[in-house]
Amino acid sequence: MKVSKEQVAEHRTRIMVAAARLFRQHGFDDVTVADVMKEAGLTHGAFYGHFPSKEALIAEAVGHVLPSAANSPDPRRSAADFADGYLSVRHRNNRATACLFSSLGTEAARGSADLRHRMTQAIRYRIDHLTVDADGDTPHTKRRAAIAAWASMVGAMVLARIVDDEELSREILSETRASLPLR
Amino acid sequence: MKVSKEQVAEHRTRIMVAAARLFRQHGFDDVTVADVMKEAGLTHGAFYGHFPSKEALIAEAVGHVLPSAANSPDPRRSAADFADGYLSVRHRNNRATACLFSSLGTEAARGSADLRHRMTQAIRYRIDHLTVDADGDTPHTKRRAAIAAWASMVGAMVLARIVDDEELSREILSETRASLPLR
DNA sequence: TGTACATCAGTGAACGCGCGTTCACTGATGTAC
DNA sequence: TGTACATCAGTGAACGCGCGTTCACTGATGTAC
Repeated sequence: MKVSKEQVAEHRTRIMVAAARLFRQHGFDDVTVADVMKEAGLTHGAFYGHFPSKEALIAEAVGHVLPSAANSPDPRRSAADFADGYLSVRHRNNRATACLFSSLGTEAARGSADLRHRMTQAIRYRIDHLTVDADGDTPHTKRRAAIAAWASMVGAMVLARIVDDEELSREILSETRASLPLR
Repeated sequence: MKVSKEQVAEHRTRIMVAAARLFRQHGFDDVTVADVMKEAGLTHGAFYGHFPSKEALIAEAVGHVLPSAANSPDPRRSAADFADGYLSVRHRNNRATACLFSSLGTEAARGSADLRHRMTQAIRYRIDHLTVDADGDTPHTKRRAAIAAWASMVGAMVLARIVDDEELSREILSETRASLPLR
């Protein structure tokens, strides 16, 4: 049955949100188009009315939840607060809503040009955001500290999620937090 | 045809080496059992004489090339030398022989218990290795610096491989290198 | 404002392909005498 | 040392399943009069 234009737009958003959740939990390859449509409350046949392919959905779904100037819960949030949340056990455990870089980073590096381009923009946004509160006397040293801090956060979360020893996993998060060159 | 015992052992090793190369280049899911066996110079049917499943191969192939006390090119290599190589453009580009954490880390976090356990041991090995040359006055602060350095390296390589702008990618590597708390 | 019809988003069966896995067969290895 | 036979690693065809994708159909929407 046909649905209203508002419904179509809402369905499209629901598909992207469902996809972004499932991809972060299970990876791009282990989530099927049918899984995404079921999570969105639709049947798989309707998918191709919204997106030309699964690959296109990956780029759009990721783009939809990636941080940007237009899509930020609180742009003036301090780098220290951001780091506290990022390197928390809560973030480590909540994969469905986690940071895309630490949940899908190594797969994204092999993804489409469109996906990588969107993620590059988000990396620039995050570096600029962290630079404001980064340690350093000059713009150059502040930017350097922001890059190092962002790399540490992403790497620490990747490692903390691999580790099968709760104590070591928490140690990686807390010791990385304590070392961050942020004010 | 039957082959000698030495041949069987060599074939098994060839399968693991081929798998470790292909997995790092394309990811676990985009490499088929037939791809691995072809790369190893055999036909796919022989695979199940060596490994019970693809999942078992993933754990064994990764374990075979993971760093450990028994499997290290030079255990006394300085942390600074290690970091120079790790954060190089060469390492970023040579995915087939790259570090497993930065090439497969986010997929490995969703992998089998066996895979995660082997990777955890390698993380311990690397932290201990870096601790020797890490900044700090006490064993605790040295270990903290080693963890932060290792997290930075892994995260920087993940980000540098996603980024589609060569200049930003190199900046992430070089600025992270300049920030590492290593002697 | 009310009615008739064209539009088109969603449904669910179906298609075709590629994957992990199995298996009957082959023929070189290696052991028993 | 030489011979006969049992073993078993490798081959390649085949299986069954699940995936991405397509399509004929349905029926609510929304437009033309």
